[in-house]
Amino acid sequence: MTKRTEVLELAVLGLLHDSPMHGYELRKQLTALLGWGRSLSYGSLYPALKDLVRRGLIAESAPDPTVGRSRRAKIVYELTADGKEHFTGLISQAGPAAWEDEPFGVHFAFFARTDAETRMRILEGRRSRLEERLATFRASLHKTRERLDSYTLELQRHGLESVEREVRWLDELIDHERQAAGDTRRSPIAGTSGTKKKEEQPS
Amino acid sequence: MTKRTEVLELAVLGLLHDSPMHGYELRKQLTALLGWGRSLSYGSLYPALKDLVRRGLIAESAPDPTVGRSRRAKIVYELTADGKEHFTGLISQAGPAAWEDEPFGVHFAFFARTDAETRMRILEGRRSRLEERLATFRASLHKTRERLDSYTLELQRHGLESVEREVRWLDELIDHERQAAGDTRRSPIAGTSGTKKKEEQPS
DNA sequence: GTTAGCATGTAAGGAGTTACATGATTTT
DNA sequence: AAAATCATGTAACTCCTTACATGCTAAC
Repeated sequence: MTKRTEVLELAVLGLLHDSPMHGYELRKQLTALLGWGRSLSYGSLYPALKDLVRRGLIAESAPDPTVGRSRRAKIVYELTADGKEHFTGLISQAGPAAWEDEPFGVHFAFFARTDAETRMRILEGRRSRLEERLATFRASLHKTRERLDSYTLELQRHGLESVEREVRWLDELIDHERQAAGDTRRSPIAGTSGTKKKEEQPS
Repeated sequence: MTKRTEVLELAVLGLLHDSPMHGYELRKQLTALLGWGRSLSYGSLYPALKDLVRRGLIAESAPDPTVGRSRRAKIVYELTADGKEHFTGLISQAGPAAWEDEPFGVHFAFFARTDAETRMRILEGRRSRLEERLATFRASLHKTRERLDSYTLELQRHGLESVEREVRWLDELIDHERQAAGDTRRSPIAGTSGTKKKEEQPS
């Protein structure tokens, strides 16, 4: 369903929205953004960039032609007007594909550039997606509980707990969004930066 | 590094260790075991099974030839002696590849069939892997903190917290293993079921 | 009797990694 | 001056998903 490429595309466009970058730099940021584990290979990044250039969504540019006389190209990519438009479209259209793990992370990372409605749609969609997961999870656990050894059981317990935890996190975020919608003077997720100092206890 | 196939192989062998199964049933169990999100397609499961048969690690067998006169095959797979051996080898050899997310989950799920040493090695390896992740994570967060909007920051915070949480979980498991090693009368992870009621406080 | 779930497969294609190849720049 | 890191690329290959094709069996 969710092609990795689409996620990659969105992420690249989003990162370039902030500032022009080298492919190399882009890859580092991407690695940090996309999933906390795997990193993206050049073998898939550079072709993807070339494709975005071909489609006119980003543009290559030499940063300083007078200085860099090197034969070896050093390309800085920047977003074109079309690219900006495309990005805005992608991020606000966000369908069910955006509820999945990786796409959700990327969409969330660019929440600051979306409208409140889209944010709400994605947060609630993600929540329902997790709720589904919990349901099937619990059902299968219920059926097979007896046959499982303590390790498998512990693994399931931990997995279940992680998902439940994310649901609670989403609930908080949804609350913040709702408050922000009702009272526009408050910024969304005001708590995070506002209470940073006070809540430094390790929980 | 870690080919998905290897993980799949280990998981299939491990599941068949318990009881013979249809490919269909296998897929369901596998989906529950491997990652809490994606499910495995038949397009990759059946060829993988055929390959394991070819290598003599599992065997196909008709469950009841006299009754099922259907032309359509209904295959039950079971582990061969070679398969058992191979599985034991795979699970006890466990190198650094087993510290990664999916492989770790699968290895952990079959902990009951490993020796204490292997368990310890995997748990500690996983822990160090996560610790590395935390380090790079924190470093990049430190460098870019100022430029991040509240959403990105919140995402990072949540990601960081999840990893920290898993580290604490691992610490508990490691403790249990150590106790079990010192005092063999206690079963590993005895605490999970034993102290469930007492430790219900939300931390 | 027909829908839903059980059950097995294959062919085509896409997505991304690996491995390789090259060279510039900065740090030690 | 060597080592590390920055920087860009490509070709081969592997794995996996998608989409399709088939047929049984239980429930409604």
